[in-house]
Parts: sequence; C-alpha cells; structure tokens
Amino acid sequence: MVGITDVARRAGVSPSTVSYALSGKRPISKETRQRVEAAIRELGYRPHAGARALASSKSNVLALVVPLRAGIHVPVVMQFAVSVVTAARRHDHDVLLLTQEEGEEGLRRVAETALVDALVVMDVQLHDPRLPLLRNLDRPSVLIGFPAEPSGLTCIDLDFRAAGEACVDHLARLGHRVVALVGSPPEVYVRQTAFAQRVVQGFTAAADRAGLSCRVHPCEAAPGAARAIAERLLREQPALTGVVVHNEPLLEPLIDAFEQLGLRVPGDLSVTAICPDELAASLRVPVTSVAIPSAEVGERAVELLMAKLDGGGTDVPEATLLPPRLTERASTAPRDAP
Amino acid sequence: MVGITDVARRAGVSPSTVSYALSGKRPISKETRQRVEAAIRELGYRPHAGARALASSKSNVLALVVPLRAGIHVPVVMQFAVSVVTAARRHDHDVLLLTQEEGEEGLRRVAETALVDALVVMDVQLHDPRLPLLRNLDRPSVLIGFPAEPSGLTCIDLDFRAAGEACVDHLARLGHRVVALVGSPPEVYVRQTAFAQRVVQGFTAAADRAGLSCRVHPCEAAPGAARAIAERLLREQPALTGVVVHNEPLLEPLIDAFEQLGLRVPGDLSVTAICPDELAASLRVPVTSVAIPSAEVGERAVELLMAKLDGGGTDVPEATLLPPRLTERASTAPRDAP
DNA sequence: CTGAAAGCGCTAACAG
DNA sequence: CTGTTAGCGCTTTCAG
Repeated sequence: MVGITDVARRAGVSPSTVSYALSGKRPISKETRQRVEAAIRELGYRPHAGARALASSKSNVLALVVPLRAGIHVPVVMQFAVSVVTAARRHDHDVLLLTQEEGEEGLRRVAETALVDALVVMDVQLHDPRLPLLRNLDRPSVLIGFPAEPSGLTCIDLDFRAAGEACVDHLARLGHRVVALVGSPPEVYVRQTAFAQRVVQGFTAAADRAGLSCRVHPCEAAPGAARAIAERLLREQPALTGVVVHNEPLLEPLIDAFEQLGLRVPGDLSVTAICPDELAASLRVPVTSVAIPSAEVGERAVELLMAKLDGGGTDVPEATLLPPRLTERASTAPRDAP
Repeated sequence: MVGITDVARRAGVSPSTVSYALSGKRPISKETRQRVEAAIRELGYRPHAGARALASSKSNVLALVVPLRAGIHVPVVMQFAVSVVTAARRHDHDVLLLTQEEGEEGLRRVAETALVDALVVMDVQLHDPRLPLLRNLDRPSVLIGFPAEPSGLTCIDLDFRAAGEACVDHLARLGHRVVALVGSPPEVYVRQTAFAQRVVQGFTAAADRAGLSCRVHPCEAAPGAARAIAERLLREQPALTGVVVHNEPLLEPLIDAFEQLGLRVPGDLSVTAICPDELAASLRVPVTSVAIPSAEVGERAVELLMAKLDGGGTDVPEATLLPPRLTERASTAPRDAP
C-alpha cells in the first residue's frame, strides 16, 4: 500500500506537507504543491479513510435514514436519497444508508462510533421517538419534516400547509365553490406524520377563508379505491367541481374514475394535486400541481448540515419551509357559469 | 470520549482483553467477559469506527451502487437497496450509497481509500465499462445482472431468460397460439442491459419451441403509449390471445387499454407479466406473473459478498441465476376453443 | 512557507 | 486464558 510517507519521500518533502497540500489548511508554495501533486499521481496515492477519520475526528460521511413505511411514495424517497448523495459528494462527503427499522439504536450506533459526522432523517413524525436522541447527540442532524416541537432541531420541508392553501386558492380563483381533498392513506394520519395533517389544515383554512364548501377524505391506494372514492365524493358533494389530490398512486386512477363516471376533467371537474412534477406532467391529462421538490429538499438539507458542521451551528436556521410552487396544467379550468 | 483503555481499567483487564471480548477472536473466561461487558455498559463505550478500520483494515462497510437511468422501475431499486442494507446489518456491516453517476472513479475512490470492504453493483450492462476495474480491484464485488463476459466476476440475478420462457410456456399450456411480448423501453435495449435481452431470448425460444406465432415490442411508458401499443398489437397480430409484459409502469394502463378496446382479460386475452409480485397482485385484475425477487437478490448478493470476504473467495459461485417463480392469478385463462 | 513528532483509538502479533 | 506493545496511516500541534 502506498502511504503518505511514500508520497512525501518521492516529492522530497515531509508527510505533513503532503497532508497540508491535500487539505489546503496552510499555504504551500506553488512548486512544492506541484511536486506533491506529481508524486500523488505517479504513485496513485489515496489517503486511507479510516486513518483520516481517526486522526481528524471527521469521517466525511453522512447518515441518511429512509422510511420504509406503508403509504409513502417510493419514487419520492429514492429521488430524495439521490439528491442527498449528489449534494453530499459536492461537499466531499459520502452517504451511509440506514433504514427506519434500525431505529434509535441505529442512529446512536453510527453517531457514537463516529462512523458518520452528521445525520439526515426522513419521515419525521409529530411525536417522533427519535427526537430526544437527536437533540442530545453530539453530531448535528437535519430532519425532513416537522415534528410538533421542532425547537432545538433543524428541520426542512415543503410548506405543506401553504401547498394545501395554494391548491384551494387556485380552485377558488377559478370560481369553484365546492371542493374536496383526497388525502393520504389513513395510516399516514394515524401515525401523525405532520405533512399529511398540514395539507388538511391548509386546505380547510383556505376553503373556510374563501367561503367554500369542503370535505376531506383520507384514502387508501388499493385497486378499486379510485372508483369507490370518486363515487363517494359525488354522492356526498353532488355540486363538487374542484378536487385536490394528495396521494400519488391514486391520482391517475382517480381521474380515470371520474371520467368513467361521465365527468370530464377539467370540463366538469378541476383537479389539482400535491405531488412530484414528473408525475403530474406525465399523466394523460397533465395535472395542475404543487410540486413536491424532493431534490431541492435533499440538497438544502445537506447544505444545512454542512453549515452546521463547519459553522459550529451558529446562524443555521432551525426551520426551513420551502414555499409551494403551483404549476398550471390541463386539469383545471374555470367553473362553468352556474 | 470513553476509549477501550477506560473500559479495560474499569474492568481490571488489559485493552486487548476488551478487544478480544468484543470480537470473540480468542477465548475469554466467563467472569472476565462479564466484567468487561459490565464496564462497557456502565461507561456507554462504543468502539471508534475509524480506529477500528485503521487497525484491522476492515471498515465493515459495503458500497451499493444504484442506477438512476431512465426505464428502470424505481420501487424495485429501492426494495433492493433496503434488502441489501438489512442483510448487511445482519452481518454487522453498514452500506454506503453511491449513484451510478459517480462512475468508475467513484468505485475506485471508495475501494482504494478503504472506505468500503466490498461492493454491490446494480444494473450491470452487457459491456459495462466498470468490469475491468471491478476485476482488478483489491476488494470483492457482486454484480446484479450478467454482463456478456462474466468470468472472474461474481454475478447474481433472476434468470430472465427462463422467466420469459416460463411466461410463454404458461400461455402455451393454456392453448394460446399467438403471443406478443411488450418489453422495456427501447433505451434499455440500446444500453444493452442484459436482462431485457434475455427476456426476449427466452420468450422467442419458448415460442419457437412450442410453435407459437410471436412478436416483440420494446415499449415506452409514456401517457398515451398503452393505448397505442394495444392497438398496434391487435393490428399486427389479429389472432393475438396471449401477452407477456415486461414493463412495470405500462402493465396497468395496458390492461385498461385492452379492455377499452373491447377485449376482456382474461376472457379474450391472457396477460402475464414479469414484475414484482406486489405490483402484479395489486391490480384490478390480479396478473399472473413471474416475480422479480428484488429482496431475495439483495440478500443473496450480500451473502455472496460475505462469503468472499471471509472465505477468501474460494467456493463462491461465479454465477447465481435464481429460477423464475410463476404465480397464477386472474389474468390468464385457457384459450376459447377455436 | 516547511519539518519533526506526538498522538488519534484500536487490533493483533508476541510473550507468557 | 491474559497482558504488553508495536504499529495501522494520517492530522496537527509545536518549532523553526
């Protein structure tokens, strides 16, 4: 194995100079640097990650905890993970993948063995059991999602409340007076995942504010569910003309179901969704939607972590709520004059 | 920070004894072990990962390279990743997540810095540029998928050829005489991803053997694609009664399209798929399918890696082809008597 | 701007 | 069955 001393010898300098040339932590004359770089190249030198971690107390690895639970749209998780890895690499960090299953012990393990320098935790619940641990860990973390009591933690997410509002506002502006929310599966609410609830709050608040009649339906994404929910919506709200869908797998079948029931989208019914842009744009009827910006959230999460790692934690905001971005597509239209 | 010497002092033993008590690499008397364990518990000791890696030249971390390319079904990748993590944890290893994007340099980096002990590489192409590198790396690897020349590498995958055959055999046994394969998007074939081609080979071979008329259609998963391909199939093969689908996103819309064209499934048309069981089982018409056993592949991949890591590499099979498992569901039926 | 040298915390001979 | 000790390869004072 070729080590730093081999490089030093070949370049005619001391090991510390090689180290500093690599880290840039102190000025190195141009010629020295070039000799070092040449030696590194010629020998194919790679610093040993473990040795580095031991000597510097920095592993340059981040932990990413991904959820496995039911009712979570897998492509969003994956896209998020990829963006975290990509962003981390830009900051010269790698990413260790942990599953939710590992629980608190998993977090504690990777943090306390110094395997990772910091943690990104997805799918945070309102009263997440991991919160006390994350507060006390000696390494910084960023949570994706907001728990009930976020103080002392760094959290980031789409502003789901505002997203719910944005959808309703859009429908209200188009003249719709009776709207419904088709939400995530019931288990997501039972688990008290904050984002689902926040959409409901925003939806309801905006509807009240605009004087709209509204209802909320948590909804499974089972085979026959789309048809059933479509019929139920129309039965319960015969004057329904606006629907907000916050349930990725159900979006396409639901639109199909409406059309099979004789309702044209957007002719008779306007549909908006909260979902990834790619999904909304790829449907037969491209859907007006508020994007779930997984890639941006992942990227920002890593930036926050990096700021905490080298800023010491000062001036890193505790809460980052990304404002919703609504894109109009073909699924919404003004309500017919009454 | 509490180190191994603190534990040793507290337990009244030497550091090496603590180390051996932890690793089990040499016999420790029961009483000593208990004193050590008590000390560890009382002090909340955690061995430092970097120090361990440096001293033992083992990081206990595996690299997992995931694909990002178009035409790859994301849930399969995710499920696979999760099963790799889970299996790795059972063997006391962690998993570092790399994206395809990092390419050869990424593999080289994590291997040569000793960040990881071994690698799992997904989505291997027939003439994958990473193959020479993987052959020469000093750390073992397992490939998911088979390149054109797998010798000297350890590969594992579903036997896609046999899967294609199994679907055709099933249809043939039910009396179908004219069949079609709706395959992966064209880019998957162009990239020469082996599995897509192998399905075609198996499909064609089995059809020839059984004397069936057959055609193959690579197919995008775009919004209108399902309807278009359905119409095209019926135009080109008016007597078509059996379809094999190897394209997850298209499966459901394709069945819908057939039914909209007036063909009942399985009354007029039998459909089988090669896809994850969860997908096949969750459709309105549960589909007879050969499962893509992502979880099993991930698990087996890790077992192979572990065998190579501690077995020295001997007696680890180079090729592991998982036999297809076809589950009959509601989408296939005997062909009507002519 | 550069070098010397002391560890970082653990493992694994070697010695008993 | 247990202890002593020499590193593992790098970073970072301290000195110049």
